[in-house]
Amino acid sequence: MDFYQMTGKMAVGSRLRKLSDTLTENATKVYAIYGVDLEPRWFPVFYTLSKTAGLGVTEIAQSIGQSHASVSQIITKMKKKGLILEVKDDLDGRKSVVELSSKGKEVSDKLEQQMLDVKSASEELLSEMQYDMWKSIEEMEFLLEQRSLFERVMNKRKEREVQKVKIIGYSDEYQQHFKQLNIEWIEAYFKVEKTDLLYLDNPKSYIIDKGGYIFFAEYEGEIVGTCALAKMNGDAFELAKMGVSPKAQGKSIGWLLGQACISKARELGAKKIFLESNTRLTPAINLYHKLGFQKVVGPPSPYERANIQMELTL
Amino acid sequence: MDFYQMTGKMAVGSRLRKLSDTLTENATKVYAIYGVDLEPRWFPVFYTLSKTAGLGVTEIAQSIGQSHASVSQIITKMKKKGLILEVKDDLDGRKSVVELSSKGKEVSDKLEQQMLDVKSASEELLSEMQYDMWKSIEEMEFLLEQRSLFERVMNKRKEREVQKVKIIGYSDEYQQHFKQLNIEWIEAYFKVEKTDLLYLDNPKSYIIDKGGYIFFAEYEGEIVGTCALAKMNGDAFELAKMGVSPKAQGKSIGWLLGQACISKARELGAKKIFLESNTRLTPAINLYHKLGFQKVVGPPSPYERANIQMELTL
DNA sequence: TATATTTACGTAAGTACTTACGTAAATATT
DNA sequence: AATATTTACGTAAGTACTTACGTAAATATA
Repeated sequence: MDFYQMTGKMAVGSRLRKLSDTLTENATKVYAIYGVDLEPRWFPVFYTLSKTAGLGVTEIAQSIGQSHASVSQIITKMKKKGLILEVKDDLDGRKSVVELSSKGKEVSDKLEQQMLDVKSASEELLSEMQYDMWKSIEEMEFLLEQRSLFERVMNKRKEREVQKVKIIGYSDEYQQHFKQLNIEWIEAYFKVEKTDLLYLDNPKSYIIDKGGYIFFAEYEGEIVGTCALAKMNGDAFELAKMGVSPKAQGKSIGWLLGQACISKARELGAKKIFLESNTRLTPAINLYHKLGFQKVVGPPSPYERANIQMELTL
Repeated sequence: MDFYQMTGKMAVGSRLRKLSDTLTENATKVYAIYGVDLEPRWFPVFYTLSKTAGLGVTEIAQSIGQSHASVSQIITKMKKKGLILEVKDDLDGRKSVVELSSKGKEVSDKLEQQMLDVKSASEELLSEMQYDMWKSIEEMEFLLEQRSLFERVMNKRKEREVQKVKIIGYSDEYQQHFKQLNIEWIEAYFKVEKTDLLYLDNPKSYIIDKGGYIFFAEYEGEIVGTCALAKMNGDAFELAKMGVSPKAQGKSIGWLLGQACISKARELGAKKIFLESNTRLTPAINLYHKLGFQKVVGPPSPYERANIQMELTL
């Protein structure tokens, strides 16, 4: 069984399964000894019925956390053994209400003893433990409810992906990417305006040379995102022309670009950063919000599509 | 799912299973996301092969703790997907050695990333826990190896059964039981001797009236065991005529009767207890040993079957 | 009141294992 | 060298669930 050693803690699931299998196996042996003519897998149904007589198939299924189909099959087999009586519900013609037969009740008494023994053996086992398994289970159930393993794995993936993203500054060779990445999203949602082309075709003269900055995100040797930080009058900057390639979504690239802009502005002693966007671009608005931007009402925009303005005070 | 609440700690097994199911389910979702064309249940085989190429079916099966049949089925399916190459072993015509194909190796690389994420997510989850699940698992595995749940349940059962046994003193109405219980085992192993009948037919005059005692074990309203403590000369007693009904075996009845005799002798200020038996009666000899009796060589016995003598110094 | 939806249940088929069995090759025993 | 046992593997069948589907009754909607 070196597999579990090889995979280490990755295999908590498998290891838990093995443990529970061992316990189940032992429980099966217990049944055999006590001479109770009851298959172990019938136990949940049987036990439920011994506590509450007159339940429907679906009710039992819900109570024990199995499908109604499974319960239906089990009940058929238990009826054959004469452990169970099935009555039609008077009120509801669909329902078949089920209860223990007198033979079933006899078995139930025998089982009571067995359960006491299993219970105290389990409790003893748990009490012998230095590391509290019961609380461990409870805690793990709680933690997984808060954030499932799936979510956790996804987070780890993101963390790893983010590591691979490099934020770099402007150089002329990237000008086409600057244009391309922005045209892509503008055309998808709106139409390209004159002002857009002015900036996209001449980033050097219209942004960089005027004291602004343009950042690019490189992922696996490819430019997959960009964002501009344009100098406004006074000690303010404008964050604009953020574009991330759809195939690179979900890697926090927008956030990384935004952060790059913000820290550059801070470094330059700016007091605030301004931006314009459109409320149709929900993910973008959410991102700006996460970056700390707040909605403001500013001067009229040169862009037709702009219907929201935001600001971040540094 | 009130079932698990109803059964309480008895259901550690089921609860562990549920937890491991949750984790497995999540792992399956992870596979889907990473776009690896590999069914989760193939993973152990796949992983093993990615670490060691050129293994036989049985070797893999042992390594991952499944049956060779299961591995054989999995390998057939993986071959169909082109993930695996099968070569006949030159040295051993029965063996079919298996390794990852080039496509399999590609998948393996993809998988490497996924495994890293799952691994660190699992480790993070475990590290967040106040109650150390990993150590809990290890500890429980260890404890169950020492003494399985089955053994523990059996012990509990015995404890409970012992509670139901009542040791009572002699009265004439029990005389027939005294005889019957002893005749039973004597006839099974040896033959009834004259001396036997002397005592069995007249316990009152030969044992009680001479300052001896006879104890009976009552279980569920029935007399299921007996044992005599006969007065010898001086301050010694003889333990004799111990008989336990076969259907009441395994309830420590012999031990309880022995203890009753010993404490009575002690109460009477006796210095030692003597007994005679036969080495063929292994369980009896073991019991005497457990009660503290040691082998001695005493005076010749009136019984033919006696081939061992034991003594307990009080 | 007619029609659609929901609910309760059973049956069939699928899944992912297992055990059981058969075959062929290798190894041990006589 | 002949025979018996062990080993490696595949296939079949069984198990204990599941999902999918169909039917009938109950309930909601038009």
